[in-house]
This record gives sequence, structure tokens and C-alpha cells, in this order.
Amino acid sequence: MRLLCHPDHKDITLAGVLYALGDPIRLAVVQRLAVQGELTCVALEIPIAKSTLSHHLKVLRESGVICSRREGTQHLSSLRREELDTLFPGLLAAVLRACVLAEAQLSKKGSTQAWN
Amino acid sequence: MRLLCHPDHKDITLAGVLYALGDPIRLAVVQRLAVQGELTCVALEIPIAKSTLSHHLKVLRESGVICSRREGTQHLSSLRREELDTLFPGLLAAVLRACVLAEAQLSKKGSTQAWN
DNA sequence: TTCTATTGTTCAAGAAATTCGAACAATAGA
DNA sequence: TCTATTGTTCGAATTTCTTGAACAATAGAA
Repeated sequence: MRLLCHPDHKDITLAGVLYALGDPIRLAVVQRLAVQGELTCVALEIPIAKSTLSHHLKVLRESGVICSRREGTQHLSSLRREELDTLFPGLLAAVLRACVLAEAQLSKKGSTQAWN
Repeated sequence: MRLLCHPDHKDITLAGVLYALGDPIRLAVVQRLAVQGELTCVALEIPIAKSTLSHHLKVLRESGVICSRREGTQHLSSLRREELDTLFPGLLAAVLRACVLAEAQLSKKGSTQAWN
């Protein structure tokens, strides 16, 4: 477990952020963090290999969407809300709102979770 | 040149749209279309191989971000603004606004175009 | 201290996406 | 019909997902 690097404001790009958000798993992570605040990998409760989740968290971290801090043996990840909102006003809000709308659509159809 | 397929509303996913937007080239395409309206490949004036551009337009089309219609030998692409706005309110606006802000940042630093 | 459990990261290998040039297809117009 | 224009598709080389296995770092008990 090495030191985790986070990009500086000027190194956060729109395409990078959108790319990071453009994956169902990573989007689910972001949504969980938006609702729950700081969470560990386990607490995210996403049913994939832990190496895969670690990879996705790395993508989110390196794009500037989340930051992580170590506490004991675990990593607590959280959204970089203020910074994202400063750089891309309204973007995260629109994405999170769309998540909620999409969930509402899915639940109407009876599906409980859509990973694809 | 085969018939071009466009996904129906219900097949347009948030992750799919964000993925499509999460590439500097595709983002540039979207921005051009937002400003100029309907454009052909050539009119987009993006300095990459035409096969690559064709690929990116296909990604945008299949994710539901743009639609294309044939007119003679050329394809005119345009944003599916109303539909995107209905499905994901405020998303496209936030993205486009962020594009403009990013450009302003870049121009301050003297760079003319950032593809990476 | 040493042993063990917990929590994540990194590595290696196979599957998918990006990039390009070359070849192909469809239409327009001479 | 011939040719130019406009894009798409194909094949191959380079870069991203996904996973299990191995590894690293800390906490806590013995």
C-alpha cells in the first residue's frame, strides 16, 4: 500500500472526469459516495473482484473525481465535490440527478440493479 | 455506407453517454456540433485519420449523443439535444459550459488546442 | 516480539478499445 | 460510364478492462 497520488486542480480535465464517470461500476461508486460520504472498498458493496474495484478507484482517483485517505488498514474514499464543482459547475449535480432518474426508470421495469 | 442505426430513448444509458463524452476527440466533436449545428466529417475539421473520426462518430451515435442523416454522399451529424435533455436534464449544458471554461483556461496558458 | 487477520495494491495474462492506412461502397456530376 | 467525393469497414499494432494470485501495510491478540 503505497502513498496515493491525487491530481492537482490544473491536471483535472473534463474529458478525464467524463471518462472516469463513463463506466457503470465507477458511476455506482460515485453515486454511493455522494449519498454515503466517505466509504471503504468493502462498504461500497459492489460485487466484483477486489482487484477490479481497486483499479476503478484508481481511475476515479487519478482523474480527480475522488480522493482517498488511509486510516489504519483501510482506505476511505470520498468525492472531491467542491473542486469538481468549481472546475465544472453543475456537472456532478447533473450526473447524480441523472443517476437517480435512471434508477427510478429501472425500478419501474422491475430490474433491481443494472451493471451493464 | 450502410444504414445508420440510432438507439431508442430507452436504450440510451447515462454511463454510455458519459463514456462517449469521455474522450478529447469526441468531446471536441460534440462541442463543434453544439456551436455549429449539423456538420459533416470534413466540416468538423478535426486533424485525425478519417477512419478514426468515423469510429468516434459511431461511438457517439451508438451511445445516443448524436444522430446522423445522409444527404448525397455526405453524412450530417447533429446533437440529440432535446432527447438528452429529457433523459439527463442539465447534463449536456454542464458539459458544454465546462468545455468553454476549459478553453478559457487553456487560452490563458497560451495553448491553442489540447487533444490530450 | 511474533502470529494472524484485515484491507488494498500490484502483477501477469487474456479480452476489449483506439489508431492508422488501405480497401471498399454509395452517391453526384461530368 | 468514368471519376471525384464522402464515409465505412478491415487488419494489425498499441493501449485499456478483468480476474486470480501474490504481495505489502497496519492492527490486535497471544
